[in-house]
Amino acid sequence: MSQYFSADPSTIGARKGTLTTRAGKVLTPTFMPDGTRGAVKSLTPEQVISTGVQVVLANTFHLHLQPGEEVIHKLGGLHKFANRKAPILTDSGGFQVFSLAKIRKIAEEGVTFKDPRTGDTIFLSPEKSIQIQIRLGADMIVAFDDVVALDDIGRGRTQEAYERTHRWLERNVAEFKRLTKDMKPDDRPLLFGVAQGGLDKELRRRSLELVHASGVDGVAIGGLSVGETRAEMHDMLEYLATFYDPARPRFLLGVGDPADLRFAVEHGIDMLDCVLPTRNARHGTAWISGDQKVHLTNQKYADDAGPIDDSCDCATCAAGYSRGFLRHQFKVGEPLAGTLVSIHNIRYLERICEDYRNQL
RNA sequence: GCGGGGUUAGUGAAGCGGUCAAACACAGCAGACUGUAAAUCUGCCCUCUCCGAGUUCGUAGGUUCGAAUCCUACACCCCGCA
Repeated sequence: MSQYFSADPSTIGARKGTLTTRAGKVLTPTFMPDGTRGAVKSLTPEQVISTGVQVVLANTFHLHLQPGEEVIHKLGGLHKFANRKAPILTDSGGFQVFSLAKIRKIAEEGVTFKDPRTGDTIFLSPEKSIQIQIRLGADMIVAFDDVVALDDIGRGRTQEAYERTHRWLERNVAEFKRLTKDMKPDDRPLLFGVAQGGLDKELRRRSLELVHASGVDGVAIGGLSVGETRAEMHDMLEYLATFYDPARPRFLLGVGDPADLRFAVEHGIDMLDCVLPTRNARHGTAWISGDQKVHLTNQKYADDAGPIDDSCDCATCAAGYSRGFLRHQFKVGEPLAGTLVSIHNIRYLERICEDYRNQL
């Protein structure tokens, strides 16, 4: 068992574990909200902590563009910069290969992006991404991979993306070793390698083997929730469940719908991140008991005095903010509404994870 | 009182003889968002028995094959001069 992770010996199904990072221990399974630009949108770090969150993500691509890793380094590193002492994980920028597909060009060396804001040319490669992530000062970092959509068009590129992801994985690992060789084991960040392979089970299984063989600290599952159906995603998660290395943490990238999160945890996933709780919140939708979705902007809530969810212990529900109040704040465009519902939605996912940890 | 301008769907505002149930914006209603170019985007938004039909563009007449668009009268609003 790794010095950084311990979990139940069970290899299939939900499991409880402890991940040890240089910024503290993380109990798994755990949901990690995305703070892409250094902050979970609309929330203070204190509000994030109030939801039970243990790890917050930040994004390499976005922070590299603005304000730049040198500025953040100068300001004391990501923790000081973002006013967060607890663990921070940075994503590599690989997802932007997918989400910014219209303004990027992939080559073997790396990916060239056009900054959507300034038009500047941005270059990201495995080496560059690792350098930025380490410079930022994240406690857990992710290998730079090649992400394809799983819509009808993207599926044709699965094999190519799989192959490139693994050629790049070696470069990610080499650069990581180079930059961390002088760090003490307790002081170095943890590296997650990413498994790809689209909806091809053979590729997925081999991808997982390659990630395991690369010696990384954790295994990330990428390339899901990018256009495939829910059934296809679940099928793949179910398939992969038997092939994970029991000694390493498994991080499912980008999944955060409550039903999907449950399914993932029940199939051996330890960590998940997603923009859904905060984005949905800003757009006026909240999850309530039973994984139901509530559109708080609906007219029927205009005079509803009740909280978002009677059985919720989040700060928003506990304080008694009514659906009628929240609907009004949404209708008048007051950002407070998005903040209050973000707290609720993140808490909703954290509570699911806590329940699993308490049951196991 | 005289001269000029105006009156369009919930609001603002295009249209100025046919392709107009009428651009566009806002408001309203519903929905979508899964490693955040997302406080964004999509649909609906006169009525109905809603793949079609029926009533609209201050009111009432008129011209025309055909009018929100032209003419006449009236009503109301705005600006000048009295």
